[in-house]
Amino acid sequence: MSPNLRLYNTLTKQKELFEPLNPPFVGMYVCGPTVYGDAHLGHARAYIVFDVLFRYLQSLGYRVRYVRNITDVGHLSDEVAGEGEDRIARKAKLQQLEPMEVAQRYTDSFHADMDRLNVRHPSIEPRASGHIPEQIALVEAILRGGLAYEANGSVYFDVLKYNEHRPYGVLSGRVPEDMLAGTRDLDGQREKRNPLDFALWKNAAPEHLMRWPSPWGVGFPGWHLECSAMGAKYLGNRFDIHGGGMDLIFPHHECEIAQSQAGHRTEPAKYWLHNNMITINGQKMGRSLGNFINLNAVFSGNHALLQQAYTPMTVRFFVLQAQYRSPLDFSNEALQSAQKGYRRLMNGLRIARQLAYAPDETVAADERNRQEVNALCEGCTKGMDDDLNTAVVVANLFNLLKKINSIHTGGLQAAALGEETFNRLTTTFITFTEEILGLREEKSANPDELIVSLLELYREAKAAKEYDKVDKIRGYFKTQGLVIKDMKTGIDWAYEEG
RNA sequence: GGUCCUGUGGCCGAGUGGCUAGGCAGAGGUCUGCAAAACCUCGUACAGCGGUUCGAAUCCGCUCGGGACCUCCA
Repeated sequence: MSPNLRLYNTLTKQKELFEPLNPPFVGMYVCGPTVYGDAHLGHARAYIVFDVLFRYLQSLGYRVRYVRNITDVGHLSDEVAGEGEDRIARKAKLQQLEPMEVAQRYTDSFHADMDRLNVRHPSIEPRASGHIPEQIALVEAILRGGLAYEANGSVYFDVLKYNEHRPYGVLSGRVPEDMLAGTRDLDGQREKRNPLDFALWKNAAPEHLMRWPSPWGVGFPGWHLECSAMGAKYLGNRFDIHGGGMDLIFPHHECEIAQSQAGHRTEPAKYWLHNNMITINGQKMGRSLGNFINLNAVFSGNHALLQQAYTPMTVRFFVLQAQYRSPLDFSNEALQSAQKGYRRLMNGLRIARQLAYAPDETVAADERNRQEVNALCEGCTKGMDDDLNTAVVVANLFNLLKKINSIHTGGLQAAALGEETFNRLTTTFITFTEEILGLREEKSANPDELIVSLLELYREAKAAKEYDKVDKIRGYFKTQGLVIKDMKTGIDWAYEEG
């Protein structure tokens, strides 16, 4: 376990040393997707970032329980229910899409996208719809504490009353009085005692499709409730890390803190982490703005803003080239450069795996390179420890890659580094690339054996100076997205970076 | 309007008081049948204007630009 991991805590607005409440255990909750649409680039960033945190904590030796929910109690409503005549036109129940059918479909596609992005499965992935009793119990607890009230079958959280004892707005830096000044009148506000109050339980209108019985009538849980209920159920009332996108800070996480405090008598999380948004042409990407790019569009290239398809690992690498709290702007140019960089790294991974240390008494020790390698290895850890600065990690990996390539092509002797440093070089490179950043090879269909035998033919043709044959083999490799590398030390192949 | 973030070389993107980030693109070189790959070298960037300081991209102020949240949102 690293005593040096520092994470930026939105609650305190500074980087803090990470000290789990109950080491070696770590409880981490991340707000999952609302499954009423396909996952887009923004989801990719959030879940890749927290996947890297999950991986890093594990690699440090912590026993992490990672909970990431599925929100499937959205506000799906039957659009035709309100229009009498159309309603009659419906013939059979089976012709209609069940709300759970919609949720299932998008849950499946979300999982498929995450798998392609090599995002590890969370330890528990609870669904809001499967935790209605827990949510009702939490509402009851808050009611008992006098910090909520019932109105027309709905239950609202009493923000001002809560604020008398505990400051509401600690996470987002808001003050209730200031917010009251700028509130607008939205429909459904009549029942609330105060515009800032938010729903814990909502009475279901007739056209609302998802509904459950409750002590207050038939309805559905409020928008923020599920996370409080499920986080507490699986991680305890107080746990280590709560994460999500920056856009969730207010109101979602702010309400969660208030609810949990009211219902569980403690602040839910010690560290609040928030990733920044992905922007397109400098503007936030979002469903409501209509400028979002779904992941399946990215992977297929089927979108007006995309000049080509980009592989899942290209996207992952693109995301990790930036620090998670910085905004990240999408562009074809940026993705294309990420694609090349990613492939370069993968070529290095293959080489690092096949390099073997060869002791050689005649090779003089190269102290300068040895020190450089050690500093670069430390740089990887330091980068991660400094609030998951994956951009710094990637920079260090590329510098390590130069050493690996130099050894591979004969410019640097492994023996000159000494066995210990050499092993550290290859191990660090492989571990950080694969295990921590979670980048893996996207293999082409070619069986490795075919490549090996073709390379043997290439070598023979070359020795015989049959250049027609040589060029032909090279041409074939190119059609497979591969290139042949001629080096003093031998012949090898690599992924074409272009 | 309120709260907050941000502006780095052709592009992306770290750094945040003095010491080469890195990737992509570009230039030159080594290697090579020609290439490719790889390696080496190169750009001397920090929105503008003031200020603090021996010294600022890095701190402070102002100006200009961009963005987020205040409503479901990763």
